[in-house]
Amino acid sequence: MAAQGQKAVEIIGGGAGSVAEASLPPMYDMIDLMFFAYREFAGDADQRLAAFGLGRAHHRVLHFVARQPGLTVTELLEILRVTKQSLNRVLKALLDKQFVEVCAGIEDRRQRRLYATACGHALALDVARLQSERLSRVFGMLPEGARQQAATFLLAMIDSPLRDKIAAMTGAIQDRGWNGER
Amino acid sequence: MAAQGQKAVEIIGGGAGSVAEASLPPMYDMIDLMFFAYREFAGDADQRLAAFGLGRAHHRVLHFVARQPGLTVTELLEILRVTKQSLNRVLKALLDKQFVEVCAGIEDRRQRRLYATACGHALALDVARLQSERLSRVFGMLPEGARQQAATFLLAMIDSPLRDKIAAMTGAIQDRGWNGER
DNA sequence: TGAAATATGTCAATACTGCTGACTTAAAGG
DNA sequence: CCTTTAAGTCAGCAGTATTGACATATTTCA
Repeated sequence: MAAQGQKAVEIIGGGAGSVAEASLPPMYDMIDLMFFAYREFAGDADQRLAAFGLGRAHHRVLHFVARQPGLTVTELLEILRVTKQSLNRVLKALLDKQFVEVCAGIEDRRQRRLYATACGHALALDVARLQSERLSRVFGMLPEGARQQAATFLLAMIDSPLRDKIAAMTGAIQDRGWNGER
Repeated sequence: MAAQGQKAVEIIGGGAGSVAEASLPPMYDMIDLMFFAYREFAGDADQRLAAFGLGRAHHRVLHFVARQPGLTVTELLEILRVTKQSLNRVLKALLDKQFVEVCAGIEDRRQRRLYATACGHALALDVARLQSERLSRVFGMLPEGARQQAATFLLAMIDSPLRDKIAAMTGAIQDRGWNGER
């Protein structure tokens, strides 16, 4: 990377357009809140998974395999947006510990379709419940409709066309609150 | 860690209480959305910072130093919840590249108070604007009040007493929409 | 049938971010 | 003077990610 080791003083003059352009004041409150809220949320899972020698990467794999049984490796790579080398290491650990199992594809036998085992489902569900408990506490102290509003906000944070895929997967877009409908 | 290397089959019988307990169905939609939304949001910053050879850890430090000039190292450690060894590596890089500078504390000269340089502020602002643009697009397509609702949701996701500190810092709790007030 | 494309796995090297433990320096404060 | 506190440093380790190169099995197509 060309800019490695570059000093600050060397770059303040260049590219003035992007930095000095007049624009809205940054939403510092939202930026801070996204950081802290996500850390708390993900921390719930980290804690539970660490008891099995599994990290955050293992959790993500287990979560999506449990959610979508029969997922292929390529599909999982697209969802997680990691390289197959990265995926393979964590997937191998999940196979070793028997939280995930594979089955050759029926139509295309090159594919290795992924399934959570009974234990894998149990663990994934356990973590999902822990995270859902936090969400329940949250929506319990918020007004009616807060869950739908939060889902709509989070979905809108995702760029298309990924948004459309996720909307289809989660069923999160429920024809209310979208596009200024009020 | 005692459970390291443990096989799934060895643990399905034990601890049945925590896994088998009857409870609400997990909010899979919210769990998925938190993952994807945060990845998109943080990805904006990653991309911009990578041009300067800086990673996500550097961004977090720069962000909070720019937000709270004169922050001490101890205060920063508490905000980020990392060890001083972890912090020191990224902080040293920011000092080397002259995005951050230090000044001995006036009252307590052991303290090294941290300040963003002009370049540091420019970079922090640049990234904050990029993230704010995403947020603007989001709130532009959502109904009136969506920003306040989102801030309230995110704040509620954080456990007390951290929540109270952050609420004070961001001013995010604006006496509306809290605790079923409707 | 044989070549190309695809799905997957693997080895090696590297980078970033986090951790623990042990030790040091400098300053504050009783 | 002695203890505590704020901060920095060195060494080692772990988890997660990357790129590049190569191997294997299978499908697809000319």
